[in-house]
Amino acid sequence: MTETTRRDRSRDDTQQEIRRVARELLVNQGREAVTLRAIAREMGITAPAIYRYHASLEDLLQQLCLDICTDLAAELATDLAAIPEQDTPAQVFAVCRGFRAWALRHPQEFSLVFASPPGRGAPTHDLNDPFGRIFLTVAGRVLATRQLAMPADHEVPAELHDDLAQFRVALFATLAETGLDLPEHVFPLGATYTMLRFWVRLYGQVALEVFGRFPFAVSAPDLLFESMLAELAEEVGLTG
Amino acid sequence: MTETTRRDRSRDDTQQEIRRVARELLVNQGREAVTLRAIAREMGITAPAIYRYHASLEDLLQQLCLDICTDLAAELATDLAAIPEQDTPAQVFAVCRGFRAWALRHPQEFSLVFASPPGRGAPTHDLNDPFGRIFLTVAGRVLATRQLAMPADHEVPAELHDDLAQFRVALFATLAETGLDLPEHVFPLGATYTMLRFWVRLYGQVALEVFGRFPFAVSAPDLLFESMLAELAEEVGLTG
DNA sequence: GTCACGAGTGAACACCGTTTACCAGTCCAG
DNA sequence: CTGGACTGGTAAACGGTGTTCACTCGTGAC
Repeated sequence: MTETTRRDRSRDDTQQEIRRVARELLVNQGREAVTLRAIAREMGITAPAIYRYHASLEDLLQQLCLDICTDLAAELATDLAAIPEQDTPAQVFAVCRGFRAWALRHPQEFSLVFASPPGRGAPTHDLNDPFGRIFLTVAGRVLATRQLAMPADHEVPAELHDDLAQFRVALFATLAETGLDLPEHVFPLGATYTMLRFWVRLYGQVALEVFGRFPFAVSAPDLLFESMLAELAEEVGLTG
Repeated sequence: MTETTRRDRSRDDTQQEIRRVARELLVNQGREAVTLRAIAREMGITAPAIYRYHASLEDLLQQLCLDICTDLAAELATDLAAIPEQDTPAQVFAVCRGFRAWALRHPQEFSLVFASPPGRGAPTHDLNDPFGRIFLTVAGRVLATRQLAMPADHEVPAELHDDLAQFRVALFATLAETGLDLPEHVFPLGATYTMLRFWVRLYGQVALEVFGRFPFAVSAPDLLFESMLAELAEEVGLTG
């Protein structure tokens, strides 16, 4: 049924080469250099040929973005595999550092995926993208194995309870898919609320660094990040 | 001396119209739509004419960023004017809420000024832009009038001391320009460090809301923001 | 052997930023 | 009052872009 004729294989090869060349251009010369004509030039074909494989440049860029996200997720996954399963704090650190490193290496992709006004181009960054899954999986592991510092349910603003509860449902679904079956008690509302706060600070730190919007020139951004990360970890009770 | 001949006035008018039209395009059709030819078209002139007023598109975009910051600052300034000078916590709240409200109302401007990779369009967001001044002025007032919760100098990572010290110098200069003359002791390194952390969280919260990148659908974003703001205020010792 | 199909081509269209040469006024000095 | 300098504008052009369309031409299937 799914036999690949020589024709199909050739098509897949071309498809793959387009993405490879596009990514090469992106990495080496920045997003502005990713141009249909440049890709075609590099491949020894003409620009309109690419339309046999992608509906538009925008389409290609999104595909590229997804490729990169997938690769990052894989990268993080192998990083995580090297960490003892019980050492959940180390896993959190690895994911956070990986996220930052990726963002700095791919500011355009970061910008596209995480800092674009909704309703245009930007793919919906829901929990289903590989990146988000890694994040949530680690969060799940942490909650399953450690007692975190989190506000009691009654301390969480009542108006947010519904949203947080819904988040918890989606979270459970995602975690179940990755094979993690957790008892419900490890996910009080405070846990999701804490995850939210964690994300706000991690995102803020990374975005400000990527966009160069700290209020002053930071000569040691690595250290600033590590400092923030340590503080954040301590605050959610991830240390000790 | 500074008499404006008819010629000068006409020049200023044109200058102003260029910026106005550029901004209109930005707001209505996004950053990609801000092009010299589109601006010229809208104005009934030709594109090269704009080069009499701006060295390049890049240059124009930077000017645009500055205009945007100026407007934001003016908005915040009128908000602040309605608050008693001694009530510095209320001023902080006003600036934070004003920043968020502005960002939600002007996502394109926010995106351009606060969430664009450097090196294209986005100017170095230093302390000299009007928005930064407002922020720092309020911070200065707070530090001058209240005892905040902040880490002692020796608790601030040593590697950041240089950057923070330099920030403090720039901060002093800015505050002096706005007529605030502060004793040096109100600005330990911990103070600038705390300001930095404050900015990270405020920015993260606002950007995530503007870009719709919270990990779940938030049905009551106002309350989420207020919750975050209250927590933040408490954390830096701004309440009570 | 024919025929459909699909990857690739070339020309064309409508844009873009930018440069250049030129033109028509205005202003001012002699 | 007149000639030159300056200034804001134009048209044309260059090299680049995404995209469309009519067209080949080799391949696979019948």
